Amino acid sequence: MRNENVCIREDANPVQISEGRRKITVAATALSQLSSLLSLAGNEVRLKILYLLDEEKELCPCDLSDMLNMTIPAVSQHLRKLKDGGMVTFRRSGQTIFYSLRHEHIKLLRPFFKLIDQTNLNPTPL
Amino acid sequence: MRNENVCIREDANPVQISEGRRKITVAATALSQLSSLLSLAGNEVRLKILYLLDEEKELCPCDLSDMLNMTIPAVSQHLRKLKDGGMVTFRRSGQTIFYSLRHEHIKLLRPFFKLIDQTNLNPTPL
DNA sequence: TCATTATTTAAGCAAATGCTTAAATAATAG
DNA sequence: CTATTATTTAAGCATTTGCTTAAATAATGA
Repeated sequence: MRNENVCIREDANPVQISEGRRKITVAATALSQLSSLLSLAGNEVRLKILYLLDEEKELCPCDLSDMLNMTIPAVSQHLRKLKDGGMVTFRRSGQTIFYSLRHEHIKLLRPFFKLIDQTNLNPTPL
Repeated sequence: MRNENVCIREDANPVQISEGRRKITVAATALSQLSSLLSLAGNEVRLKILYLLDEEKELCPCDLSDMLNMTIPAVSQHLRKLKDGGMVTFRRSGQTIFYSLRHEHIKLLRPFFKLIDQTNLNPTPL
């Protein structure tokens, strides 16, 4: 990519550049993990699932599909991603599987849930 | 989709189902806005940009491209998304354009930046 | 054991995403 | 005005995402 598309600004601060590089190098792992978490929660359907699980404590794919008005496989595939990402866990009861939040892995999302509830009382924020 | 792929569980709680439906209906706007925000920040490159802007106060596409080791257009396109999403703003100084965070639109991300900094001191959390 | 119910898995596909390259805009310096 | 520099825009393309449908697993009850 050199030369084309890379500007060497006359007044760029080389110290600032290498500082920036260092910072994201140091934070690389955290940034990668965080972006995974955020992109998981960044899907509207999955955010709804997380919100509903927070509200209802535990739910099965079947009930979620009714609440969200989606097919079961669609819901199931989202639940798998959430499970793989460590955000939810499940227990089996007969043929039904109840999913619930892994609160210790989700504490970062709490402010979001809180905001949603506020917003319900007091529309049009953000 | 009826019948195939939709289960009417014998022991489903109809009240819970309609409660769930109501909750996401009421929270629809907030959920939609939040998921946009999260999916914006859920891209690793954009999260790095946000983090760098938080650390350095303001940066131009050129310097960001050096720090991130990416082409300028790639960076520019991410910046546009962040701008469209209301997360960053900019000022012009000659031919250089400096981007910075719109802190009031980003306060929800502050815990994440904080976590990144903690993590730098104290590896392998989440 | 067999039929039914709940869930997952897998293949197929359309839409969205994010990069690349090349061509426009914009602003400055000579 | 012209050349140069910083940035944006746009087209092309490969990858990812998220749904659908159909087929597999799993557990229960007759």
